[in-house]
Formats: sequence, structure tokens, C-alpha cells
Amino acid sequence: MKEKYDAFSIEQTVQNEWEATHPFAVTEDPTRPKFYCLSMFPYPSGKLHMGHVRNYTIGDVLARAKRMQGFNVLQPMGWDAFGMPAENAALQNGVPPAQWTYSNIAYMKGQLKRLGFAIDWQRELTTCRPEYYRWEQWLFKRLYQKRLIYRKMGWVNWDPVDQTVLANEQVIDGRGWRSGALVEKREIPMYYMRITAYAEELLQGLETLPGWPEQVKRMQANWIGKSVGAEVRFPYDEGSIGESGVLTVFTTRPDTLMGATYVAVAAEHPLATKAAQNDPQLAEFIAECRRGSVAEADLATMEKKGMPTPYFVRHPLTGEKLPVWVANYVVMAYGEGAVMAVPAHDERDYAFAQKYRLPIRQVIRPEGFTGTIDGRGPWEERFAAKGRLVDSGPFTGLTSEQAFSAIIAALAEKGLGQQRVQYRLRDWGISRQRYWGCPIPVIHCDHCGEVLVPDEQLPVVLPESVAITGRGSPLAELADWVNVPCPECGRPARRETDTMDTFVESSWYFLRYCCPDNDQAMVDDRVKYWMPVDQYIGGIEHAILHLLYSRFFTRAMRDLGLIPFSEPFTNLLTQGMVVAETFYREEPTTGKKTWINPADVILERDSKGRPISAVHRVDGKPVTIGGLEKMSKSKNNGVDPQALIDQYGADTARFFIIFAAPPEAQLEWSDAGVEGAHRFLRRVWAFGVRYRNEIAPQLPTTAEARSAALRQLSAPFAAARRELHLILEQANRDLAKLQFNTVAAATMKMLNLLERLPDGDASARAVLAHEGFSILLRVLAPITPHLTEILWRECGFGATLRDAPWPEVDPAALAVAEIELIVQINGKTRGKVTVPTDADEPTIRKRVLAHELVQAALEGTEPRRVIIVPGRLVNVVV
RNA sequence: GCCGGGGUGGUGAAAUCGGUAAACACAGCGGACUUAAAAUCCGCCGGCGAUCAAAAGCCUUGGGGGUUCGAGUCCCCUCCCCGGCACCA
Repeated sequence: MKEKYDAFSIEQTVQNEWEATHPFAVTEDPTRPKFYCLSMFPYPSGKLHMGHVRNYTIGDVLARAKRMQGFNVLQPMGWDAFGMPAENAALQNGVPPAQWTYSNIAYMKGQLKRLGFAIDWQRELTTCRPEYYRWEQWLFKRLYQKRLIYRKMGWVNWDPVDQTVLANEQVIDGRGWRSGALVEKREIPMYYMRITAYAEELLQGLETLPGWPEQVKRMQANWIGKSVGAEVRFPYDEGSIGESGVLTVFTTRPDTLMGATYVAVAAEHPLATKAAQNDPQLAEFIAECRRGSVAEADLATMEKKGMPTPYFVRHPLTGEKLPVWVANYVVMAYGEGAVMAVPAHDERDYAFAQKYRLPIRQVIRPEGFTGTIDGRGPWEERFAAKGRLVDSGPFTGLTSEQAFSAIIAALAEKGLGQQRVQYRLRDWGISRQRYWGCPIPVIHCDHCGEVLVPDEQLPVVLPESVAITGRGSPLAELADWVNVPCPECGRPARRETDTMDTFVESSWYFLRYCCPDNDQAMVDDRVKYWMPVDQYIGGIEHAILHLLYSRFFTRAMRDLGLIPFSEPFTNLLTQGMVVAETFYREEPTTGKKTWINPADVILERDSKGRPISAVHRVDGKPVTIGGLEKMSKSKNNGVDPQALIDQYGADTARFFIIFAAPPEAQLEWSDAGVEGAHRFLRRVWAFGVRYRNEIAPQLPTTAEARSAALRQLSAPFAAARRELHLILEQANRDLAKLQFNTVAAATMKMLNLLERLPDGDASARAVLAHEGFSILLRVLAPITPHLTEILWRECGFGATLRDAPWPEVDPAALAVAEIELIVQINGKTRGKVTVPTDADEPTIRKRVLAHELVQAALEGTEPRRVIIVPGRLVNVVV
């Protein structure tokens, strides 16, 4: 055993052993409780970033602790390997996406191993491999046959110069990121997953997930967006439209129907298209609405604009003629792509009516509001409140709630409406006009239409040698691949050249980890043993889409009879981002910022240690401090985990990451903090050396003698032991809460305690150090598994720490005869009294009132109130 | 714009149930050891405050208000920062 802490030789020794004996490979064992600990798998972007290291360290701490607590722990790892960056890399460097991806995986896998994660590598998954995605294609077919996948037209961002579809992130200020061309919306046929069929169940299911953060459940519920309202049909005014028909709208406020003064339709609505045929101005407005991206954030922030059409519809209850407008704020994808406008009681309609001088008709008198709403003043929040109906014909005088049903009944009687539930959730478009994704197993035949590729021809393998040009779809260029005989009629047909959204792979990978080697079926009985995932860990950025899609897939597969449960993830932890300080220099003329890596900056501090200025390490000239930002390439503030491991070793990196912040909070990078973590581990090592050489030899030889000695400690040692077990109690409570930063802090407190044990009785010291160090090593083991494993063995605690039992608090150690109570006067802390632990309230009251400060405050009068909080404090109100 | 979250010392943070605000660290300052440096160890370390020095006292959890014997924690308003918005993953 070396005198000095040598992280590298320790970590190498331990990791070599894991590599040789696979202690983290697991099989199903019905005799033990299972624990499936899953971290979101990484996209193989090149090398691990700090966010990955944090995610997987959090998961590993839990997995290792659960193992020590007796669980059969599965912790797998894989690669979310399809996606755009591989194509971008091909464009930039000419490396084929497959080669780029596989070499990234090889490098990153090495990094994960170097960090010492307790992963069962035998279950490694790579989604871009045919063995994986063949089952995705197999499932696609079943979902298609169950009509949970269908084809319809959908809008995409179209770059007219590069002749290609762009992702939202590739549209910058309305222009294509490469061509700079103004982006247009274009409608193309796409496959959709019918997630809306499960909208209600996905919403209800949230209530069965007590182990999920409220925040995430709220976001999902809002995303699903259930609203109860009415479908209202406005008959066409045949005189203006020239044909009969109805315009259908959905509204959550049927009580305001009598205040509708116009209707508005989306630019893509059929009535808009029809009106534009003879109206070049309207056609130009519709074209304008088509410019820009399809992103909702863009739509929501643009100026609300509209154009009238010559068309009218009839109010369903009064028969009044209402003008039809085209408005850019009406979304075709929500509801019916048309709204009834009630300017008096809806903020957007109000602004629109003011802008275009449309009539505003108040029909509700909101609760506690006596004024009138006539459009002369600015919008007020209370205009939209519910209340009593006014100027509403037969409905006048009803409350909003009464009118809700009465108006729906009146509509139903005329056959022009009924109550309806509407969800904001839309079906999931899964077609991507890209190369590096899972091929959609469909063949298009002129005679037979859409034909599914027969099972025996699966997988449809993605060709790996293609030319990536950034224009059009690369697969469509591969004549040999595209042109195939129709499986039904044998005549020439064409393969679907779209690939699937990469969210599809990540919607079921957690199932496949249970049975990665099965080449006969997508899932098997092993899934029943391991699933559902007991703890899922990943970034908050996935709170909605990935998690909702996975919940949907689980239900869809349940309904196909493949799995017997509905929710994939019992407990969810959303870890915070890793952020770091940014530094930059600005070009005086252009304002262009050059971002400087924190490693190249020297901070100058004032006498209190506050940073006041910064200079560049190389030229010594000043740089601007830019504030904390998420670690990213663009801000050049990333810290390479590899450099950290190379300098300090994996245990230090892990300890710092766990200690610096609670898992859900943002983690601020600090080089000094890393130093501190390393210093602590050196102290642990140094204590281990001292323990082994000086303390252990003084121990009683038998376990019986040691525990007898622990029961007979003299007062100062008993107090120290109580402290030790109080810290352990805190650590265990925090571990259960997944608050790992304070578990790490507890190990520091334990070391502080062990280094300062009372003097005198060498045997008592040894016995307490023995117990204390064995507890410390076990609590620290999940965080820094290498260092603790070696110390555990060298100090003679056992053969291997990874399977050592988790330490338990000894209630006998916590017992005390006297406790201190805080004395407050009028809620302010003034002193303390010591009372017997079992003192009753009258005794405590007597003791406290005798306290000199209380006496002084009372000045001889009686207290107005005495509040006793057992075991904590006494508050005297004078 | 809509939905969700977060603001506590110089810094990261801690504070079971509404009960001693700042545990544990980092930085800083002072000291020991050393020829010296590194490493290590010891002490101080929210603000105001008077003082040769100290203590008492007062204030303090982004800002304002409220509930309560008592609020970082609960309620209302407000400012700032961050995540998501359906083709980044």
C-alpha cells in the first residue's frame, strides 16, 4: 500500500479486474428484488461532455448503492446512434456517417469505462445497427396494421435553394442555415403515429406516477392540453360562398357564442384557399403566411395579421351573417383550423377586432365588473372572466356555467353543435427526409398502393455507402436500393425513401436492454422481470417529447400484447445542466464576439476573493467576463472531461460532480472545486494508511470483543459515536431522496470526526475508528468506487466492497440522557436550556421560565403564551 | 407569445413537518512546518456596529406585501435568469 494517493494505479487495478471478471453483468434472479437503473443513452457526438459524465455518475451512484443494499441491479448502456450530426459531419469532413458514428462510439465507450461505471456492457445497444432497428421496422408494421400509423399531408420547412427539408434548428431568422435562402412551408406526405388515440390515457396515467417530479407531470399535462368545450358549426352563407356547407370550429367558451362577431380561418384552411383563387391580395397574404418556419415559437411571437374574405357564414343560433377572415394566428393543426371570434371576451380577438375595426359585442358581465366592454380601452384580464350573460337573447341572465350547457343544448337541437373534448396534443409525424435514420419498411406500388415489406425481408437495411450532398434526399438517388418489385404483385415499385424520427429508437430502447440478444423476437419474458425501469435519469430538456413518446410506445406495445404494463419509468430524476463561466473579446468595429476558453483566462480578484477582472493567459490583455452559460461549443466554455480524468482520475471527477450541487440543480463548473475534491480523497487515503499501520493493530481481535467495547465507551467516545451515527442517519435519508451532494458532505463530516477522535483510551479510539472508517468507506463507495475498494481490502474489512452490506444506524448509539432546547422570546432566539430527554411539558416550561433572559423579558408578568416544540425549542410570548 | 422551473454569504451549497439561516466545501486572510516552494496542519471568515481590543445589539434567504407565537419554507404581487414549444438529441 502506497503512502501517497495514486489515483491512476488504483483505478487501473480495479478497472482491470472489472474488465476481466464482469461483476456488473447480471441475469434474472427471481429470489432477489430487482432494480433497473437507467440513464438516458447518449448520442455519439464524438466525445463525452460534462453533462454525460454528470448523468451517468448520478445513475452509477444509485446503482452501486442499491447493489450494496441487496438488489439485483441492472445498469445498461447504449448509443442513440441515428441523427443529423452524422450527416453534418459527412458534409463538413467527408467522413461517411456510419464510420463517423462507429468511431465516436468506440472512443466514448472507452471514456465510460475509464470513469468506472458499473455497467453491464454485455447488453450494449447501438440503434443504427440492423439487429436493433429491424424490430423497430417490425413494430412499425404492427402499428400500421392496427391503424396506429397512417399517412397524411404535413407541413415542413423547405429550403428552396438546397431543395431540402430543414429541421427547426436549421432555420435561423427565417433563413436556411447553409443556403441563407428564405424558408417556406411546404406540404408533403408523411407517416404519423396516432398518439392522440392515447391522449386521455397518457393524461390519466400521470396520476399513477408518484415517483415523477410534479414539474414534469405538469408540463406533460399542459402539453396534452385537454379542454372541454363545444364543437360549433356555422352554415355557409350560400350567397357569398356559392355553395352549401358548414364551417366547424371548436370553442372552450360556448357561453360567449352570442358575442361572436366574425370567424377566422387559418391560411391553409380550404375556405382561405378558395377565396384566394379570385383575390390576388389574399393569395399574397396566404403566401406571406407560408414564409418562415413551422416552429410554434415563431408563429406565436409574430405580429397578428389578417385579411377579410368576401365570404360570410350564418350564426348558428341567430342566423346573423358573420364575415370570414383569414388570420395568421389560427393554427391549422389545432382543432378545426378555424375559430369563432368573440372580441369582447378573448384577448387575441380583442386586439384583432381593434386593429381591423370589427364589432365588439359584450355578452358576459364578469363577476364583480360593472363597466362595459366596447373596445375603446385597452384589454383587461377580467374581460375574459366568467360571469352572467347579458344581451344574449334567451340566455340572458344565466351564469356562464348554465349557459355552457344551455347553448350546447340549443346547438344540438338545431344539429349545429355538441359538447366535445379537444386535446392540444397532435399526432406525431415520424417521417424524416434524411439519410441517417431507420428506413420506413414500406414499398409504394402504382397498382397496390402502400405495401408493407414482408417480415422475411426485414430488416430493410440502410445502405452505408452514399454521397451526402446536403441537397435532396440521398436515399432517393440510390436507384438500386429504391427500385424493387412490389411484394404483392411483383411489378416495379419504389421503396419509401424517408427514414424515421430518431425519437422512435429512444421510445423503446429501455425494453430491448432486457433482451438485447434475442434475434427471434423484439421482446421476451426477461422484459417482465426487469421492467418497468425503477429509476430513470436524464436531462430536463426531455421532460415532454421523449418521455411522452416512450409512455405512448409502452401503451401501444401493451395493446399489441407484447408487454403487460403501461408505464415504462416508475421513478424519474431530471438532472440539471452543467454550466461554466464565459469570457469573450469584442471586435470594436463589427461587434463580433470571440469566445475564450476559461482554461486560457486568469481571474484577478479583490481582497475578498471576488473576481474583478480577467486577462488572457497568453497575451495578458483583458477579456470580458460574460456570465454563466450552459457548456457549449459556441460559447467555448466547455471543460473536457478527458482532461479532468487525465489530471485527477475518475474518482475525483465523480466526487466533484456529486458534491458540487444536488442532482436536479444546475452545476457550476469550478476548477478550484475539483482541487478540493481531490484533496479530500487524498485525506481519505492518508487516513486509510494511518488506520492500517497504526490503528488496526490496536483493535481487539474478535468481532464480539469489538462490539462489547463499543457498548462500553466512555462519555467523550460515546458522544463521538453518536455524532457518527447521526451523520450516517442523515446520509441514509439523503440517499433515499437521491440528494447525493449531502451524502458526499456526510462522508467529509465523518472523516473530520475520525481525524479528531478524543485522546486517551487507545483501544476505544481503535474500536470507534474501525466502525467509523468502515461506515465511511461504504457510504463513499458508490461515489468513488476505485479508491474505496482498495482501501476496504487493504484495511482488512473484506474481500470486496461492491457487495458489502450497506451500513445501518445503531439506535443505541443515538440515545442520550439530556438534550438542549432553544429558548425563544417572541420568536427570537435568546438562549438554550438543557433538559432530560424524557422531560414532560410542565418540567420544560418551568425550566424555561426560570431562564434569566426570560425572567428579564417578563419583568414579573405572566407569559401570554408558551409554545413547546418537542425536542427542538420553546417560544415564550411576552 | 404560451407552458415549466430557479434566485440563500466573495463562490458552490445546507437547513426532516413552518421551529437556532449559512452544515459541508471552495476562494480569501492570518499562523505553524520549511533554507525556500509545494504539500500538509491550525485559526478566522454574511452585513451593520462601537472600539486599543472585545462584547452586547440590530439587520439579512432577488424586491414589495400578507398569514403565523414563529416564514428561506405557505399565500398574493413584482423583477431577473434558465428549460421546453412538436424536424437538435
